[in-house]
Amino acid sequence: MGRIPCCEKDNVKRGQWTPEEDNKLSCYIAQHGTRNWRLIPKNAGLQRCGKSCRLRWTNYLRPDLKHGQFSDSEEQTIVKLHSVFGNRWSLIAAQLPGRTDNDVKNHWNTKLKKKLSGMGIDPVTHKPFSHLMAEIATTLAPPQAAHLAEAALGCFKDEVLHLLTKKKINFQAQHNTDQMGNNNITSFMNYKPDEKEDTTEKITFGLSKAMQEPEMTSNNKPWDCTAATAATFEGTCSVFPTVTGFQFSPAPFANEGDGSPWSQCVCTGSTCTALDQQGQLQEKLQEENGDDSNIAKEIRSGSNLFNAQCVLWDLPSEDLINPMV
DNA sequence: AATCTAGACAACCGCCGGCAG
DNA sequence: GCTGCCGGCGGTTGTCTAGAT
Repeated sequence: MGRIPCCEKDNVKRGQWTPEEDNKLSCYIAQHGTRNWRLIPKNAGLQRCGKSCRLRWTNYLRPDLKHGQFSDSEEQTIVKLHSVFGNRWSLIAAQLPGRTDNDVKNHWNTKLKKKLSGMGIDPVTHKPFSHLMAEIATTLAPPQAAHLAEAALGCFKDEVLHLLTKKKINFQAQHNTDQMGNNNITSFMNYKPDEKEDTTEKITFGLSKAMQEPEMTSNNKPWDCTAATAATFEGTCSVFPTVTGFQFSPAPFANEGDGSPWSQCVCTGSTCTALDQQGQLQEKLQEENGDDSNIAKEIRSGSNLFNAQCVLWDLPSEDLINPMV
């Protein structure tokens, strides 16, 4: 048995709100508050669904909302929190006064996701693309790895192609290990527009090459931020594991060198440790308390984790608007 | 000047959890 | 404990606009 719809769709207006409707809704809420959204449109004289009214109010009309552009620090906060919470937009928005989950979500989807992709960072895992490819290569036997890498390439293809064909890339090789040009990653990075047609082949080739590399030790896994490697990794992003020492420069974006948060690499050592430690913490607690311990459950639900991650992210918990305890 | 395209943002949809009866 | 309602949430779609062709 399905749920009763929240309103009769036939008698309900949809689409963009007019200033008159906004005015009616604002006036009604100012007088009566926001109890029972179902009754609000009826009482306010609006031919709208209660849900639509609630959305309009929370996303647009609320007096405490900010409507301007996101600042650098807001973007930085979103990226950091997203790496911890994923697409929990309401949680992220709760830390940004005046911003709604819809704002944050839209901003992420239209700007930040591309920004990160353009920087060679997977916006889902917040790890360099190279990290993901290398993980595939080092954890699976070659036949499976090749197939999985191809699948992964498919996932990232649009982002990578967009990056290669639309954005200027400013990768700088710090250590070119092979002056004869045998470093396929180097040639990949030195991509020129007229090579567009074989871009995909180059990416595939780069992946194959990555998978042929000998198994990595912690010393040549730049993203492995455990212990000693963490410090060296912070501040720079190694774009491909096979070319440790490549320094990523977020040059395609306007803020390079201007001292803004984006002029620093987003993927700091803490980026990696946050996720790694989350897993380690969970494992440890599960060992000590059993999988169903309350603490383990809380960690899974993200409550205690939040404060832990704030430390990892250099976000003082007292600075948070809504610390979740 | 007309058309196309991509980006930005507003709005909708369906699912889920909490809660009261 | 069960059921139905409500509000919240995240994903997706629609619409508008500015810039490119």
